[in-house]
Parts: sequence; C-alpha cells; structure tokens
Amino acid sequence: MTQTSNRTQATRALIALRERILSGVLGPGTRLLEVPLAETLAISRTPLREAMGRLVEEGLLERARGGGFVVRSFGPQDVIDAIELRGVLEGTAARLAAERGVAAEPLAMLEQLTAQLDGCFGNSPGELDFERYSELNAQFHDRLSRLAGSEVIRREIERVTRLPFASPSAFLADGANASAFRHSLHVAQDQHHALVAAIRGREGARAEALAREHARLARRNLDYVLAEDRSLLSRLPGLALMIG
Amino acid sequence: MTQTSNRTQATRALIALRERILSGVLGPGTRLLEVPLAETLAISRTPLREAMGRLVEEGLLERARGGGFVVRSFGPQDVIDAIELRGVLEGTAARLAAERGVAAEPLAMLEQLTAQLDGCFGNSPGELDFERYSELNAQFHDRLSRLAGSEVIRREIERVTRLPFASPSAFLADGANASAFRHSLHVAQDQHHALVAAIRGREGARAEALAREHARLARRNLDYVLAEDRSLLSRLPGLALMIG
DNA sequence: ACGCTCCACAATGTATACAAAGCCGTGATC
DNA sequence: GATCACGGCTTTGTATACATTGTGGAGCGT
Repeated sequence: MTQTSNRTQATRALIALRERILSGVLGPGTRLLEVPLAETLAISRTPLREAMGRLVEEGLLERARGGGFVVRSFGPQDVIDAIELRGVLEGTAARLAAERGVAAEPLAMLEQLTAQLDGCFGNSPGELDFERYSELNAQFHDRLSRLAGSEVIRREIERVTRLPFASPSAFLADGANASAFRHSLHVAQDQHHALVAAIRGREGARAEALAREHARLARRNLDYVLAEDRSLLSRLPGLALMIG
Repeated sequence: MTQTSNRTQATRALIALRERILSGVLGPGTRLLEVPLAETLAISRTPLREAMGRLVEEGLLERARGGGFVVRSFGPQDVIDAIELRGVLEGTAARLAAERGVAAEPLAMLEQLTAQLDGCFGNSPGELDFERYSELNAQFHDRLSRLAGSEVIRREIERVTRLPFASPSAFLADGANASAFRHSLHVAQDQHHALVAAIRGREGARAEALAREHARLARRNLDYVLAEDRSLLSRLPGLALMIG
C-alpha cells in the first residue's frame, strides 16, 4: 500500500485522522466533513465513518448535534483534571494491588523495571538516557495498570491515558528534553521506588497517595509550560488539542 | 414508525440491541452476526454496524479478533471492580467539589434533594416510597457527578455508570424491592447527608471516603444476592451480563 | 426595516452490491 | 496417522448510489 498500511481502510483512516488531530492540522472545534475528508484520504465514506466512530471512543472527537463529528477541545482545566484523573485511577490500581496482593512474578517485573530506570541516570547530575527512560517509564505504568489484576481498572486507565496529555509519557516526548523536566525525573524515579515498596508491603493507602502525587508531577510540568515556556506547547504531544 | 422510534435507524438499532443485551436475550460471549441481526431488526447492515460501534463505546460489546462484535461478559469480580470504580470516581468528584468549592446554587440543589429523599421515609419502619426514592437517588448522583464542575470527571462517571450493575440505581430496580435492600437505604441516606455536609465544610478527604463507602453499599447488596438469593439475579438490571 | 416562510443545497444517514479476508473441511502427501 | 495445503463458503469490509434531514438564504409580507 502507498499509505500508512495496516490491514483495513478504517484502520488507516483512524491512524491518519489521529495524527492530524494530535498534530493540530485538524484543530479543536473543527467540524469533519465526510466527503472532502474521504477524498483527501482516498477512501470511501464508509470506513471513514467507522474510523470517526472509534475516535469518539478515544475521546478525540465528539458527535455534533444534528449529526457529524467535531474535534474535541480541552481547556487547561480539562487537561489538569485528566491528569488528576489518571493519578486517581493509577492510585486505585496501586491500592487494590496492595490490598489484594500481587503474585511474585509481576511484582518482580516491576522491580526490575525500576532498577533499569535507575540505570538511565549516570553518575554526573546531567547525565541521562532520556529515550530509554521514556520507554521504560511507559512500561512501568503499563505494568502498574495491570497489577491489580482487574481488567475493568486496566481498561479505564488505558482510556484516560489515550488522551496524550494525560499519558505518563506526556512530558517525556522527544522535543521536550527540557532541563526543568529532567530535574523532575529524579523525583519521579524516587516515587517509583516508594510505590513498589508500598505495594510489596501491602500499604494500600500509601501506594494510592504516591501514585496520585506521582501524576501531579505531570501537572507541575504543565503549570511550568503554561506559565514559563509556552513555546513548549507546540512540541508536546496532544497539547494541540488544548485551547485557551 | 412501527418500531421503537427515535429518528435514525442507527438509534433504533442501538436501543433494540441494548435491550436485548441487558435482558439477556443476547447473552455474554454471543457473537453478533450482522446479516441475520439486520434482518431481525429490519434494517440494513450499515446503521447496524454504527449501533454496534456505539455499544462498544458503552462497554456492552467488544470487537472480536478478526473482526465482528461479541457481547461482553463480566465475572463477579468485574462487577465488584466496576462498583469500586464508581465509588472512586464519585469520591473524586466529591473531593474536588470540596477542595475547589461549589457555588451556592448547585449545593443548595443537592441539599434539597437529600431533604426530598428524607421525605420518602415514613414514620413507621417499613414505610417507604420506593419509586420516588429511586428517582431522587438517581438525580442526587447525577448532580454529584457535575458538582466539581469538571466535564472530564462527569464524563467518566457517566461512562462507568452506563454499566447497569455499576449504576447508583442498580439495586433500586422495580423488581428488587427486597427488605434487605430497604434496610440499606437508611444507611445510604445517612451517607447522603454526611457527604453533602462534608462538601459544604470543604472536607475533601471525608467527602471522598464517604462516597466510596456509599458505593460499597451496592457491593454489599451484590454479595447478598450472590450468597443468599440468586433468584434476584434475573430481576436486577444488567446482571444478565454477568457470568459465573 | 424586520421577520417569517419556503425553497434549494449541502451534508449526513441508509441501502445494496461487490470485494476481500478468515475459517473450516477435505484431501493428499509424508 | 498426522499435518499441511488448497478450495469453497461464510462473514466482514468497502464502495457507491440514493434518501433524508437540517441549514442557510432569498424573497415576500407586514
């Protein structure tokens, strides 16, 4: 195939649309007209509508009154709330894991990940394997979401996390290699350690509180971007969805 | 129109399918074959697929590997987790409302609802306007979900609540007028009062804890049904989705 | 000049025919 | 006897033509 090729047209349309929305080509509030869009993507309206339906599931589009789809817009408060919500949900996963107990293997896996994350920091203060940290951090949070063994919880975390600005990797994007964020990584990694210890020690309340506070690091980073360096807005994933 | 008539075929299909799933006509794990289903509903496959897509959003269907849709199944643990999740989310709404403060009017509305709920209980122990309680309780929880003024939170609560067994009205269905549940209503109503007081007093942690414990009343009722009176399973909404 | 109604167009909603892909059974070969 | 490959069938995926609905504008009436 000439275009981004997964197996179905609907999937290709989904990927293409998602990319256009997250990059800001299709800005918040934009109404998506089916005929021209289908023409642009060189597919028919049927798989296009299918893709738009899935983007509603993802929270990137809304159904407009009287039919049709509109790119969803988020104010700064929505972004803050979504981050808080991630903290609440990850906190719940952590608390339930602690309360209900976790099998040895997944817990060991989480500990291994934290050890590997330690390895991303070098000896000198500025030394850091940023890309590797980003990847391992994503894995850590994915594991955490499964740790309680609850598909309901995992699913809900995945859902919130699909909003890119609420994702644990939101401020770990390539372009955002800012020193302000780098500093916060040491704190974040300490929280990773404490979180795992709390779960191992069956300290549910502590685990929950730690996961929440961990997410609030993202909020701090957001506050920094909004107040100090708005140029970063365009370099961070999904903040194109934000208005105001 | 001869069938359940909202304006579009897709909407009619959505309603018809939802009804069949919740009532158990289409049981958990059933694969939905498009051609026969479309024939049954007397519509074409296009709006049918649209409706099925929306039921995936609602969490009542899953997309099967290799295409197609399957009725989602929930084990008892999933139901328990969904109830816990509702408690967590309502708790977050309550906490944020308390922390951020609420305008006078919506808070007064909530207090009015609790007063009206009081009115559902008569003087003698057994006296109760069950139907009215059920309606007002639904309103109370709806108001609560909006109280933090966060659309992100409201939306997530609505989403979890769409799973009928996780809804605040789950054990207030017509057929479930059991004395065991009636007793819990006095406790529930006391929690309503305390919750509103906590929010008014800006006691975030207390409000959150109360909302969580409030949801756990539903869990207790579920435990009762599972352990003591499984005949109620068929009379409670959406428990047809549950297997095992 | 303001407002209401009706018409026309544009956009979405629906049906149907066709394409492709996945699955299952059968047969052949090792 | 088991496994792999092939072929047909079932089921989903896609395109397109047609129906319907909502919207905006123009023209007429007050």
